[in-house]
Amino acid sequence: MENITHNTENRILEAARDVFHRKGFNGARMQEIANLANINKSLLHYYFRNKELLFEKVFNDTFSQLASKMGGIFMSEMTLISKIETFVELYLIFISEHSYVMQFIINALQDRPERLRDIITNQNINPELLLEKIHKQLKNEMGIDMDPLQLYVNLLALVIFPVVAKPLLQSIFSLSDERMAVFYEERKKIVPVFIENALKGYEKDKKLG
Amino acid sequence: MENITHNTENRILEAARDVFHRKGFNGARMQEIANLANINKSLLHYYFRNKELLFEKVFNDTFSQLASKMGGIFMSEMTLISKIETFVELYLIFISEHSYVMQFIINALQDRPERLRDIITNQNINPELLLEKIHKQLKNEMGIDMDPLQLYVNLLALVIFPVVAKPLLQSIFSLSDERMAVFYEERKKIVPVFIENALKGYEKDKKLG
DNA sequence: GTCTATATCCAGATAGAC
DNA sequence: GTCTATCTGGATATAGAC
Repeated sequence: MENITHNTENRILEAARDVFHRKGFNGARMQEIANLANINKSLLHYYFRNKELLFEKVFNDTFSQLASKMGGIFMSEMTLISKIETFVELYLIFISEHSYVMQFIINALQDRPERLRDIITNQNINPELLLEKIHKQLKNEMGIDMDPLQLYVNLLALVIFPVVAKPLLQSIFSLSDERMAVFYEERKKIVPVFIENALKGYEKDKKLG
Repeated sequence: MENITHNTENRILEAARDVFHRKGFNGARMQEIANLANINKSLLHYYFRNKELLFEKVFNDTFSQLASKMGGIFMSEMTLISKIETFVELYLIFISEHSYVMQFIINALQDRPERLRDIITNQNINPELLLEKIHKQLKNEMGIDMDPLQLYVNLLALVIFPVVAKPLLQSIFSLSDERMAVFYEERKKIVPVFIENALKGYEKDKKLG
């Protein structure tokens, strides 16, 4: 029986993912990918033609995986509060194992925003539908009429930023690795409460859209 | 009288700042910087020896400028609530004119976290003192005993992330440039209220650190 | 499919005239 | 200080044997 769809190809993809995630397109070296995959450099071209195509493959795979993980929770049938709690918990676990992923995607899109256009339609995720769902739940479960995009972005911000900006925060405030670990662990509790409290406040003064 | 401390040197620095901010160290080309500054490529080396040193100069200047802008507000004598409102307002204006700055710094530090170590001590900003001040104000003005780092990071996250992730958000949710402009304008109102509400919630259940 | 050897290109850096 | 011309190294990519 074959190994999981062509062993060499997969070794290359894993190595490429690792290197591209950490160094981005411009920082990555084909030689480093080859070394990591324990294969000859020219095999990279045999399987993926050139660096750009290899990068695209990695980007598409990475984004798809992330999108289903991040969108999936909000398309389920929990209460909004539960979704938020679940999201924070799962994301903080995921990101501790893949700390470079978000920055990789953000950088890749800053260079070429058009990278996403094709991919999204191919996903089973529908961003507009997701916002609609949040909007309805805000209204029905909490009596809040708020732009769901603002809420969703706030949630993403509170979860993603502290991870992406880790080196920045750690340098500025002279935080040890242990202190950072505690900091992230605390956030699993703090962030959901922070958001819930913020939302409860909106129930009273509904003037804000 | 001389122009502002050597005209050519300054033209180079402005051009370098622009290119490095948009493309990062690896993506930037010395030729592009020279073109933008309207000077010969070899002058870059005459003034700054090599690419690495030119980058360092740009990084240090950029960070110092940003640090004083971001830290200064919180060292002033306003109420905490006023500081938060002022910070959001000023930052969102600043960043709309320098949209690449934060990502530039984050990326530069991801590649080499040690870049900051020397700089910070040279600044008149004291991060520990800043946290202390926030901590005291939380307690005195709002009766909250909360980790000030968590609050400060939340604030940074809510302001910085939506700008850094602009291409991501715009692609995923198919948002026009006009829609994005409205979105950011709205945040000037929404973010301070969001944070204030979240804090008010903490006043009641103080169990969280 | 996998390797070695090589072509090609291009960016950073230097030499040296003016 | 500023320019032209050039060196050099390194990275992607290809040719071709096995």
